[in-house]
Amino acid sequence: MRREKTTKLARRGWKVGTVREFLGLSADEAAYVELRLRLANSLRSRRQRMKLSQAGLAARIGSSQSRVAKMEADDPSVSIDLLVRSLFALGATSRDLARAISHSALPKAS
Amino acid sequence: MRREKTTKLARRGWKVGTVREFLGLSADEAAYVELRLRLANSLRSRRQRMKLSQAGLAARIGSSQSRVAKMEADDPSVSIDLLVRSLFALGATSRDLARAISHSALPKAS
DNA sequence: TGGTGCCATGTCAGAGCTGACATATCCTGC
DNA sequence: GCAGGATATGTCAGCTCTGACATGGCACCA
Repeated sequence: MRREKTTKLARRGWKVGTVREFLGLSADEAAYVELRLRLANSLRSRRQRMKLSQAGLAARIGSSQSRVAKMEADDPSVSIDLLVRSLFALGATSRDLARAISHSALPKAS
Repeated sequence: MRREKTTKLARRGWKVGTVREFLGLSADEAAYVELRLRLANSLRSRRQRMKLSQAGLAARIGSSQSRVAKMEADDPSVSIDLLVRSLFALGATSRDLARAISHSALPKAS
């Protein structure tokens, strides 16, 4: 489960991980990062549909605006646990999650 | 996101959480625990189908037998992150996860 | 009776995550 | 220009999760 030593400069984060992506990321690693991305995107769109600000959502889930921003930006310091709990807190159902995870296209990068 | 102060005796875990279930667990909390359960069950059945021992799976994902046991037992000390990564490591796809999450019935308790 | 493989449970040091705070960047309306 | 709201990014103390280890239970076979 490689937590990536990320050299001496030790900035914790993907950085290195995503570069890896170009150099070949194992199938399961790729699936994992993609899953995260989908949850993150799902969270943002759900929040926007509900016309909540990040601060609003934060209050709702007992967190802070900055953490919400990080969630939506798929910051490596955010766990799937938090993403999932936030989605549920916004009223998503298991089905919604399943949908987000399996088909929901990634918002066409670039 | 209530991390449950769980009184002074401080044993970390559901214990208190699951009792809560009977006394009313908010919808999102319920969805969360059920999701975990489904992933845990999914992991166990997938491992067994592959005829791997817990130790075998552990080796495969760079963890230990005890942690695998805890994952399958849905021990509160394991994160969804770990469950998901393990499932992917066993070759599950996003679709598989989605299926496990949404319909896959809980193995009929009791 | 002992041996072997498999699983469960407890504990812990160290790694990782979290909320909070500070600060910065963009818009939009004035 | 500039105030105000929303979002982004960095940092950190404290709490959570993790792999590893130890140990106990259970079934099976010799």
